[in-house]
Amino acid sequence: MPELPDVEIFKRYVARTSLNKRVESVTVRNAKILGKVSTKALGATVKGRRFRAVRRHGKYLFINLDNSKWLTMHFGMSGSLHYFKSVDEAPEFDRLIFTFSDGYHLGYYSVRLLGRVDLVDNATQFIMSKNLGEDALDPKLTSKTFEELLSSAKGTVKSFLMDQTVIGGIGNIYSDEILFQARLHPKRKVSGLDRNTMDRIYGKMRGVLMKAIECGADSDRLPRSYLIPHRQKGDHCPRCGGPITQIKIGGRSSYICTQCQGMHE
DNA sequence: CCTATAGCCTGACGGC
DNA sequence: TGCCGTCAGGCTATAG
Repeated sequence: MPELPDVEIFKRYVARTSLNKRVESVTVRNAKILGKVSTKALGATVKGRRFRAVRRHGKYLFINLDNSKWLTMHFGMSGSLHYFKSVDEAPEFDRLIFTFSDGYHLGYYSVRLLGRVDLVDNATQFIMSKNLGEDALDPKLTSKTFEELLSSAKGTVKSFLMDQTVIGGIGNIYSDEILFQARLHPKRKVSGLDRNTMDRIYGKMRGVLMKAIECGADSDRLPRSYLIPHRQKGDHCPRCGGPITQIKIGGRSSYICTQCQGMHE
């Protein structure tokens, strides 16, 4: 689930539950979810420290410790966070558990082990080193900047929206939603888009992501007019009633309404 | 340099 | 019921 809206909800969750708490211990149940940092080094650096601040950039979550180091979290395809009182409540797939001095815990959940937790000196430097683009909801990403990015890009609109080195935070699900609302076929090439269309994509991008956050990144709470609640074979377009069809782009599934989303505007 | 494709992992689900 | 193939909201390394 973790695209920008989901990670934003995780960020608020950490802020609400775990901020300013002192870490008593760190339990690594499966070291595969660790990046460069070792279990030992993680424990040594985090133990005794407090969670001072939490930030998000694209699909990454950053937790600032009171020794100025940063925890980085990426959730892969199946990650989330859980806060709980008794360790008996820890879900089976919580691969990493922080225990705070008040006895509560924060668990990093990752069924498929595709997510990563790491430790870095500087979050901004980390973002630079990963070559991540501007966060999709950052005010610095204006419609003008967006147009410039779009104008210098190649390939399809879908790959443009999902390219984390161009814009951070949009994945397979939300790119489908944005293109559905902008009435564009995901295989539409970015070259030759007129200014109106570019602005429409930009507006839908912001609108969809903000709405999703407002709904707690819970697909059940999204408006019925959204594609996401209908994103399955055999379902119907909430706008025109036409069939929702699945197509493959670069090995991944895209869901579209062929009646609403033509190749040409 | 770039775009396109396997590979990483495990669990859920549908078809036989 | 049980097995097997396929698929799942992502990223990275590697091939061409």
